[in-house]
Amino acid sequence: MDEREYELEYFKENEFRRKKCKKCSSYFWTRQNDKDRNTCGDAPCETYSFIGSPIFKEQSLDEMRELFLSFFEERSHTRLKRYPVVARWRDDIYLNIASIANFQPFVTSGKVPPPANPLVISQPCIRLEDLESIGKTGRHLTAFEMMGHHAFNRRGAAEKWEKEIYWKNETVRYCDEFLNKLGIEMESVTYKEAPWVGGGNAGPCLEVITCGLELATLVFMDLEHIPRGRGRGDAGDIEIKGERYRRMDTYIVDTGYGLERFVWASKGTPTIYDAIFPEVIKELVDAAGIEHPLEKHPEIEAIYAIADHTKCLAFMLADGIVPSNAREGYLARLILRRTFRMLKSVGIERPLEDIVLLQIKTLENSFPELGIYIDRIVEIISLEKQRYGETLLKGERIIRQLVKEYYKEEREEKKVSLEKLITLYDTHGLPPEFVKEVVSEIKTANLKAGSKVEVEVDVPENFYTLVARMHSADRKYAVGLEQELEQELEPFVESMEEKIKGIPETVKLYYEEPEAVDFEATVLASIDDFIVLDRTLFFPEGGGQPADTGFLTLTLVPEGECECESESSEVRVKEEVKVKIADVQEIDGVILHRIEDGVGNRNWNQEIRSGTQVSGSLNRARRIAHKKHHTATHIVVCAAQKILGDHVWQAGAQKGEKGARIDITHFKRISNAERNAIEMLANKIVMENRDIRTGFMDRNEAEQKYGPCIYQGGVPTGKKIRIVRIGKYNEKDENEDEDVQACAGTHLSRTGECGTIKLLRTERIQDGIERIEYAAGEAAIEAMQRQEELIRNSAAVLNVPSEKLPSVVERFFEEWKQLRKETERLRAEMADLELERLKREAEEISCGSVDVKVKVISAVLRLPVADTKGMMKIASQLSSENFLTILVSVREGEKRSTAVAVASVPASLQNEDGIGIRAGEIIKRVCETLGGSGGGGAEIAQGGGPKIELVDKAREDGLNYVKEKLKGK
RNA sequence: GGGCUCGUAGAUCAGUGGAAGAUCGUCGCCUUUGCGAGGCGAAGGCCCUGGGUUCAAAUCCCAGCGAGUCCA
Repeated sequence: MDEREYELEYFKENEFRRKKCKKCSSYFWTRQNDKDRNTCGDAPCETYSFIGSPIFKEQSLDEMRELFLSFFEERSHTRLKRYPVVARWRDDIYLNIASIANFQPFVTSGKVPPPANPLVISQPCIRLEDLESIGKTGRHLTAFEMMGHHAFNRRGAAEKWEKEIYWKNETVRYCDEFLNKLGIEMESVTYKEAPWVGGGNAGPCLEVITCGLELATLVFMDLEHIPRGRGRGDAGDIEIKGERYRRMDTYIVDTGYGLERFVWASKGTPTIYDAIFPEVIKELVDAAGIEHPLEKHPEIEAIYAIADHTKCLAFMLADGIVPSNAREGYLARLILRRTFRMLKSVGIERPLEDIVLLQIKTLENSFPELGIYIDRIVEIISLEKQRYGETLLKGERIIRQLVKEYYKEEREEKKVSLEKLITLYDTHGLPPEFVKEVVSEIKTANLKAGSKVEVEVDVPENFYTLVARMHSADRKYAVGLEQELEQELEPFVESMEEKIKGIPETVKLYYEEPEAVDFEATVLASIDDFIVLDRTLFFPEGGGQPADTGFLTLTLVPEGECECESESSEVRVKEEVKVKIADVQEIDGVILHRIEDGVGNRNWNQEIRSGTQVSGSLNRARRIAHKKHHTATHIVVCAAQKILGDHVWQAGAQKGEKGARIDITHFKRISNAERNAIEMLANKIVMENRDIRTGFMDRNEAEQKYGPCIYQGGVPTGKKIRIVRIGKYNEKDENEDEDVQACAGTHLSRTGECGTIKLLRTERIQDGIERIEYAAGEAAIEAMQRQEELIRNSAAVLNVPSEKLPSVVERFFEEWKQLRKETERLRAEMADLELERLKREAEEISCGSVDVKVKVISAVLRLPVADTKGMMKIASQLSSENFLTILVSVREGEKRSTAVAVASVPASLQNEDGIGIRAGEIIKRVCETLGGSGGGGAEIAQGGGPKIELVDKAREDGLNYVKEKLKGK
């Protein structure tokens, strides 16, 4: 990055010098002259010198935060409330990792104006990258607050908010002033140059350092990432860390002041943990029964980590993350399980819930919202504890099973292979430490019992890195697929974006006239098989609502013909052409109507010129069904939130004509009772026939008024957003609404128009996410009729009234089981009878040289004895009575019948030294004739084939084989 | 979003294409004054569902349903 980026007026005015660090070679700015300073001041180039000697007046978290926020408030910044720690508005990250993350990508790119400008916020963030270091290094945290003041500037200012707020000089001045106000020795402060990259943006950056501690980062974000393979290599492109960036139209001050670091510096405690949650640590230390900090216990590292993790969990769970095996839920579970393990390792009996609640108590002053969800947090944690217990119990059994095999082999020394350890962790969630523990338990038990076998578990230091490496192979594959998809989809959008440039945004008649189905419009453009109109009723696909379909009737005027009457001999008259619209898409506000393929033989779009008059009509039934299902979606989500809790968040939705579905976050399966309650409440909302009001609203105003929960279905772009409100019953205050959503879809005007809402089924699509399928209006009635018919048809089969179905079906099933057993018993009896008959038919065959006579039975059996199982039984019985047996029969199947054969040889004849006849060999010969094959052991074998007409020959062939074999002996 | 496991008796699980098993629990009988323990015996299975391959499928393949787990 260009070094001129850092040559600030402010540095010059205040006689800063730019120097190169002797140790890390980075450039930095300092007030001191060459003699006094030659390192950048950051760790590890310099050690922490504030520990034991605080660098300014002691501050608590709450005090420090207030100092910062009010400092900037006094300097005309607007103070903002915190955003959630789960970044639901982002598709590239799960957790909120920085205050600027709140404004990426739409505010930073300029598509959405900032909520205030300039602004100041203290944003709780969660970063799990250095999970292993938590508690050990004394400075790493998973949950921290990033205090930041932000200014959003725009080149070529057009609107009021777009004039330059301030840029680098002011930012550094504010920082200097603030540090000075705190009473920090300004000579000790250095500003280190460090290019910054994150969240698709980049820019020059100054790290603010004192006494070895980086207190803040001042980022001047003015670059955006150019995705690979996109864009043309402009000369202005800048390369950072192998990725290409270009200048944005906006340039943004993004600062991050580490709240906890300031507090730490003000206290000078040995670790950051001692500075920020001393109360929690004291409780934990007491609970573990160790002394702190007088005695250096290794357990203290775990205690620090527990203190950190419980704060992290308090925010995660209060903000509605549901522990799960996927996405952000997995991260919550990861932290939960780590914490459970650490509690156990330091011998703290106190339940985790208690400690999280303790954290909430100390946080509640500044974050009162955490207190609201205590009940849910306790329930989730205890559920998770139970689930983890089950996983470990199951894991213990798996390990025992594994170890047993090691003992079976009875070697003296054994090691559980690394491969095995990875499998245990990857597939069953068993950490190698746990495996080691269980194995050593078994070992001591066995040693006591006198075993000499040693099973060892060696856990490599880099175990988790190895697991990550193993997965990175999959990731490459996944990334490859993603790129492939992008390559498939993006060119369409991109090329369209190019082609529609200059076309004005389409007027959305479907908002202005929600009931209308017919309209008149003028063609603005025809691109490939798409038509663009000046205005339209056709709703484009979006927000889970499919596009409208219908017809456009175009009045085509032949080329060359002018308004006046032509006198040309080849007068062509105006022609009306009706085309079917199969799909509707919106790109940058322009609505594209796709004409269905194969309408006639003509290439319509070439004849459709701009200015062509059009009348359009929608498929009305489809539109109405979509409206019903879309409104029903809002109602069902609202009902689910009321019944299940505020943590319920929409994780996806799809509407159709015949039904719709939503995916919602919830920490356990939806019970039948809950499902019924949701259904009942949804229908109550319908029956109360409430008002539904839709309209555009300033986005910041809407956010302030209704909060982030309006973004259940995703975050739209634009300064104005469309808000859909479902009113309260018995509404006194006009402003109070039951449910408010940012939503671009088409809606009913009253809930009553929905008709019935019928929940059809719930499905767990992944841990922590439940899918609810339902139908509204006519579709609901149809669904119920289908279900009724199912029952009616089933009842008709049994010839009973439908209310008797459960008991009758149960009885039939019981009877069927009894009959099955009875049949088996009878077959066994018949086999016994058949046995006696067969014995009488035995023939004796003499061997060639050996003086032995062999009793041989060969027979073709008839049903019902002739199933494989029965024949096996007979054959095995005969063989134990020293008969060599060959049995053949026909098994009749539904589609086709096959011949089956069984052979058995008494043990005395199998001996290789003696006669040496194997049942498997006999059966192969028999089944060859039957056109199939077979197999089995020396004593007994079975097989078969399709040639049922040859059963007698097959028996003879088998018998002849035996005769020959015996003759040879 | 992707990967890897698993689904068999009431419970925990064996069973790698040729006759559905073990252990615990349940029930009955014997032993005991009774309990415990022991001995003998019995009951208990749509091998998750539906397709396919095969002479033959709990077993192999595909799809679905249900569960567990790791990673982004």
